[in-house]
Amino acid sequence: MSPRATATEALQSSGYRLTMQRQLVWDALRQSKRHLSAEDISALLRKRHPRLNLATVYRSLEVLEELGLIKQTRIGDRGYYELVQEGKDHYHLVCDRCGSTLHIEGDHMVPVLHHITEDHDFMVSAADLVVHGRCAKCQAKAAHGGEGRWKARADGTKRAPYRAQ
Amino acid sequence: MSPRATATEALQSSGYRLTMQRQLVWDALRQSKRHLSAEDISALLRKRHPRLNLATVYRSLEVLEELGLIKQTRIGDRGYYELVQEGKDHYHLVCDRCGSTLHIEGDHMVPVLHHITEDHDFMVSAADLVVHGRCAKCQAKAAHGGEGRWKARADGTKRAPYRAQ
DNA sequence: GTAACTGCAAATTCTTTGCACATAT
DNA sequence: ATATGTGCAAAGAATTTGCAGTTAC
Repeated sequence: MSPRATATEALQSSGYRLTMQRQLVWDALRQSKRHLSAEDISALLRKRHPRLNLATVYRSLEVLEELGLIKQTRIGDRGYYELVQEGKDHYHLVCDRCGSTLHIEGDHMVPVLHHITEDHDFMVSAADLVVHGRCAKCQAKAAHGGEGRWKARADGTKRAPYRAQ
Repeated sequence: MSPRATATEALQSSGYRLTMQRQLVWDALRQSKRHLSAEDISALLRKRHPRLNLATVYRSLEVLEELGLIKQTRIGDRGYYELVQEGKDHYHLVCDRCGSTLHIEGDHMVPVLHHITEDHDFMVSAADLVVHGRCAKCQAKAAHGGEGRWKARADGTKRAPYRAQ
């Protein structure tokens, strides 16, 4: 079953309507190599679909998440979305200095989640691991004296480094 | 070295000033068994210190986090803060149905973080694992038909369950 | 004495919602 | 035909910031 079919069928069989907007949001995420924020998606789609509204993006994301097709990771004060891919563990390394994000694949988490389920009678639907620290580049730079620290923000946009006042 | 001394010394030796407000925020977190949001802390402290402002709480948290004394976990759209305790792994199980949060201790993450450091030349300062799913109570209830899904919110306050429209 | 800090109010940023119109089923 | 979904504008919630006055050093 292709991912494309997955979304279409999941929407239809669940009673949700299959709308252009939901398909566009899904496609944007499917075609992206990295996670996207609602604003990212809106910006991408605005090019070809200027009327597609940010609020609709949020509503579409909510539905897709509800269906378990995508998952949200919160980094800093924003949500980032990406496809749920069975058996593919995926987490994030956020550099608190430059704001860059690495996407890491691996199955390290499997035993952790196993324990959680066993020990706590908790039915896991999604695990979200965000690791903060310094990327290789910034470890090097740090030697020369710091130039501040970034708010966690996966795409490094806009927000200025903040100093310790 | 007691936690109390830790904060005092860390603040002083780093060039930050040792203010009443920073000590109060630190004490609030130290005395709490669970994580606290900025608003939680503000509410706690307001009782005895009505002038202590929410913005100051945020600024104090920023400093304490910068010094590595506390760490923030983002759940839903809020940040929650707790002490960093060496060697004590700590993560969160959030029930997406009722909004409750379980705090789990364990060292499951040690090997995961080890791999991260090894494989990616990334200097870890804090790891944040948030697991979403259904708590035991809600698994039982779910059989009788759902009554909606909550936005992740660790203390279950205020926000209404949201339906799939 | 002075740079750092706080309180307060206003601003920002991300996200949600109400409502009139549009559309998938 | 009609329940659902969308666009738009406005509201909400969490967090940040500018500034004048206060305080730790």
